[in-house]
Amino acid sequence: MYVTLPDNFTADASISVEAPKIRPDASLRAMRKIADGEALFFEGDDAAQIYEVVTGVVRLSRVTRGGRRQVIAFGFPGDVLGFPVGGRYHTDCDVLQAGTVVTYPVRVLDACTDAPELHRYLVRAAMSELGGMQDHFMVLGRKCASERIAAFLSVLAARTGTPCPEGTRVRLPMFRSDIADFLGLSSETISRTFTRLREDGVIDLITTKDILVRDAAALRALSETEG
Amino acid sequence: MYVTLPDNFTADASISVEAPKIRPDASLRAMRKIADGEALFFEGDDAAQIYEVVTGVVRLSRVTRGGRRQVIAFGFPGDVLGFPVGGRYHTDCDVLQAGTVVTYPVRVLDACTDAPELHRYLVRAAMSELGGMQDHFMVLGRKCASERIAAFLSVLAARTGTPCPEGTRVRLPMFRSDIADFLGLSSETISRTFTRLREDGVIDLITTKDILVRDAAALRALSETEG
DNA sequence: CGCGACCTTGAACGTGTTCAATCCGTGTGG
DNA sequence: CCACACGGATTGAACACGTTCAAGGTCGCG
Repeated sequence: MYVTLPDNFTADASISVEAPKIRPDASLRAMRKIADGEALFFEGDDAAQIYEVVTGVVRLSRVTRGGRRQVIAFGFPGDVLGFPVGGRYHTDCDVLQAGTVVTYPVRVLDACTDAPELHRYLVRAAMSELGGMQDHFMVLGRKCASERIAAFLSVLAARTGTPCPEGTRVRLPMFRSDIADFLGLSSETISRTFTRLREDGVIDLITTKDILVRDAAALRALSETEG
Repeated sequence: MYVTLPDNFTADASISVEAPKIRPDASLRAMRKIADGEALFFEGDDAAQIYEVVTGVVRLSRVTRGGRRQVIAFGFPGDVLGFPVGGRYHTDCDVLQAGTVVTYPVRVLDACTDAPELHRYLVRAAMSELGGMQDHFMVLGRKCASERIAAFLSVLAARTGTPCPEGTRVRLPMFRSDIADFLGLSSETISRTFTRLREDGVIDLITTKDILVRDAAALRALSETEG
């Protein structure tokens, strides 16, 4: 999942996790637990399986020779990841929050004879991925720091938040540096902007990894300053 | 095509246009001319066709409500684009340089019964697209202006350049502002950096849309300053 | 020849980074 | 149970990179 704010974003409900309910061909699905910190795969590995996150959270990232890191995406429940490029994984994948995944053999994506329904499902998931990545390009290319962070929190709240009387409770299972590397910023800027949002009454920092979104509308407005 | 520099970039040859030769099921392919400036589709349109650029160049872009634009990709010969997200196109697509495209009905991507070979071909193309976009995230998130521009020119030279005695001749069929919106920079920065590269003897500006890469190795080195 | 669109160049400004110090929370050992 | 230590988060101040705004310059086309 590319935690991004679609341009046509108007209400929380519009960020539906459109994960289709159909998960057919049970014989080709294998469920498996994933432990905190575990690496599911590395960039360059032969891609044997495609993963679907059921519970927990994973991180997709790439590191340059120079050591600079880019977090490509966070994988939340419902997200499908590990699509092969030329038969190989194209990113590293680590577990941020323990949970469970379902794995499908890559050949399902290649051949459509074995399990046509599942094949379709994975192709659709790949298309969604493409769309999500295109959204994220807007964030990386054309938004300022506060907009990026507001967009990030806004989507996270809509997708994974739990409503409560004062607003929406959101768990951040990643470090500040992960958010920074996802949004193309420094971790200091993430901290500073969080503080600012707290001072402005938009969010509350309950712990470093648990926030309360008090004013979702304000967050959404901040995610693209009119210009 | 996402004009990006893979991390494992070591030689020009490594940026192969891996466009498979197989373009089967001729009955489902329709060839068509595209004129300069023509819009092939807009964001939100019902996706009827998937396009493969044969000759010419197209531009995929998105515009925010605020008017900020992000060029998602440039489509060069061999690139497949127009993958639907939820049945709709997710970007605008305009022609930068007249040429020809092949179109495939989207249902080929949906159903794999009609034309299994072609279906596979398109799925592969989509996976390549995913990989290319991930590469571009590195550029947008973690490279400085000169690195972005060097990476851009480096890939362009490798993919579309024509060798000549003094180096590699590269045509830039887009405006400075397109390059800027693709790389998340301003057009002034593109200009300034081009000038700098010329002063350093790395490139030559023959016309504004035709450059000569004199020192491809230097360009490649500049695309990721060791750090 | 002249207009308009695009490109280039310059100077001032602003945003986000960098570097460094401090704070906080959690887990560990005394 | 408390002191300490460690990793991560926060805060501050100086700096740098790229943007913005504005003024020419150049190219292509009528």
